[in-house]
Amino acid sequence: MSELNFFEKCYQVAKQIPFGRVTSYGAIAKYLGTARSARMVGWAMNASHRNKDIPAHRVVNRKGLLTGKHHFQGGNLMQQLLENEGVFVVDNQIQNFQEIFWDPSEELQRR
DNA sequence: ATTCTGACGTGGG
DNA sequence: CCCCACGCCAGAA
Repeated sequence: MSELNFFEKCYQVAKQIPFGRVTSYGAIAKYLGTARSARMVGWAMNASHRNKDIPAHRVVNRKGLLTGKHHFQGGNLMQQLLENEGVFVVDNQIQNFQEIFWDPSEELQRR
């Protein structure tokens, strides 16, 4: 229930991001109810890489920019993963970001 | 306990 | 469109 830690909540939402779709930290934060703490989502994602298999590459900032790319292995692993899903990325910027954007608060019903 | 940081967001200029 | 400053809160040192 709501007893889940903030980190686990972020993981639950991230796992439900559809293939080829992306979302923003703020969208997840808003869905979790901590809209003012969008940063915390990113922080949780940082820890996710060592906890469970979380598609953190599908989570970007509101600009659709791969801000966390630097935290992935190599230098462009995040972009590679996105392109592998059919997401076009140029200069760390998702092209059709608004089109493939997936808002948990809108498309995903409660959890 | 205090202090700083950070994969962000919003607002104002 | 871009750039700057502030808020926000959990975790690490």
